[in-house]
Amino acid sequence: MGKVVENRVNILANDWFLGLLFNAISISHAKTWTLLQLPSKYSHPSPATVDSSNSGEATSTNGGQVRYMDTGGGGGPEVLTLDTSAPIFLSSSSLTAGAAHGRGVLNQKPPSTPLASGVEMDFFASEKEAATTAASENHHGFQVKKEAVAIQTALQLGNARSSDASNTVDDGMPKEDHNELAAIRAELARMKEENEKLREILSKVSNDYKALQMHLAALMQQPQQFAKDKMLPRQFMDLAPVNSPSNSSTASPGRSVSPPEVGSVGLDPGKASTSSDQQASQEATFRKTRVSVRARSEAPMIADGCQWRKYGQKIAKGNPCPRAYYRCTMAAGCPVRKQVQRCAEDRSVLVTTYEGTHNHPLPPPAMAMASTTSAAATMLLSGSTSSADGMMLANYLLPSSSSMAALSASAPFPSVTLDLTQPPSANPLLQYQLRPPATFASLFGGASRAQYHSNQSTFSGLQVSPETVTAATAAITRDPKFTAALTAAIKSIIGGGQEAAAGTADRGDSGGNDVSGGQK
DNA sequence: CGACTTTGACCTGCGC
DNA sequence: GCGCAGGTCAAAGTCG
Repeated sequence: MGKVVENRVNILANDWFLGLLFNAISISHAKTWTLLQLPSKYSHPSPATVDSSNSGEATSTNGGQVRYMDTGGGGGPEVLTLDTSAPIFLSSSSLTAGAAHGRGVLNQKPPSTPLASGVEMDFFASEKEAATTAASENHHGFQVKKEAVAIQTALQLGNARSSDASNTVDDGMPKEDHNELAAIRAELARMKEENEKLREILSKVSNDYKALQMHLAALMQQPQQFAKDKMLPRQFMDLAPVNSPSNSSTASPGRSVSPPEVGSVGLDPGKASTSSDQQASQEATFRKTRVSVRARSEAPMIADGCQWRKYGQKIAKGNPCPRAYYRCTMAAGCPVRKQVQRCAEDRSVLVTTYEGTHNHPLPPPAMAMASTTSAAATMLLSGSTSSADGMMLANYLLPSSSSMAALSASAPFPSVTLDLTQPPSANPLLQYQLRPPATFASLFGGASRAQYHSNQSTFSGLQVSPETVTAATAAITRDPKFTAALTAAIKSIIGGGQEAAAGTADRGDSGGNDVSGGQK
């Protein structure tokens, strides 16, 4: 691994928005990011101890920064630094206002480009260098970065000039500079105000999170009652917490499972009321739910953070592309299996189908998608209930049609398909829905392991432009339902286990099949 | 030499 | 009962 190339990027954002930023960056870059460092206030393990083999070297500690290293792409590793230590915050509306409503700092030209440039030369050469590097290399493809530097420069200029003005009041500063300074201060005040709003949102979501946590703790003490109340077949309980004894059976579905009546699995409200259907629902306990993920990828297998061993391959009828069978090897006896097959109609589309529940903790990267697919699977059955969670997930996963996520009533097993091949712009919320767990796990202290890989392969084929990401972020942050959606996402995390996500994980690593436990 | 992949054989369920 | 298809097993081959 070559020398570490550090393109220092100062993005002044609060912790909350850092998550969105990183989300967007991860998606748009289609890179594998390893978390090197969290702000010290999160009290996570030393990043220097994590993934040193990949990162090559650990970066120095800095309490106000979140640092990631790209370890997946070609060329030298790249360090992404998100700075939370600065007192000036970019608010969500500022950052995304261009897509949201046509205004805002980062989508405007810097308040005074010549002025900012001059100051960069004088006081912020490093930032300018960073911006220049980014612009010249066009490496990140994330325009916010460069502009953020400019804004930071401009704002810091305002502060600098402000303090400087105390010594040289009205002596020689050009009038236009005064005007610009006033504009900058006004913008700063507005940003602070927006930041306050964000803090309020964060506070509310945090409270919701705590409430859900407490609720879950209570429910976990009465699992049977929980399943009954929520009208969730037990198999979907299995999709949430790990180490569930109910899913210990690893018998192949084709052998041990009777033909399911998928249509009865909570998809029709009218059917869920009779006792016979409830009985059918209980029988569904023993069925296996499948979550399929369709994504464009040239790789033979999408990366989902888990380790897999191939145990078979078949040519399935109706598709000349072979179907590969994998089982999870992260822990002995893990029943999770997945099938990978290219779509017959479009061979650039990789269809990955997950089945079963992990019986072991998952790393944060796997947790992210595990909770997403788990939520999707939960949605599959909760769609018939009045569960706000289920409806919410349905709204966000199935915003307008079944093109993005489809429930299958014809498949031999209850299944839900997340179609990641659709244009993300059609549903920016879905795009977000697919990634929040890792973000919030990281930012809210859930990342007990200081390692994070973005879902490289899964999203590499999504053709997500930075503009789309920005628009998605804008939609998310200004959406009044965002908190509710976030609650659902967080709940899916909770449901997926605090220390280990459960259910399915649609992140495989083609190079990760390196776990012992062979068949010999 | 251990771990992993490949691949043909085998098992099971299901429809006719 | 038979054939088909999906899924799994396990010996052989490959790789580092």
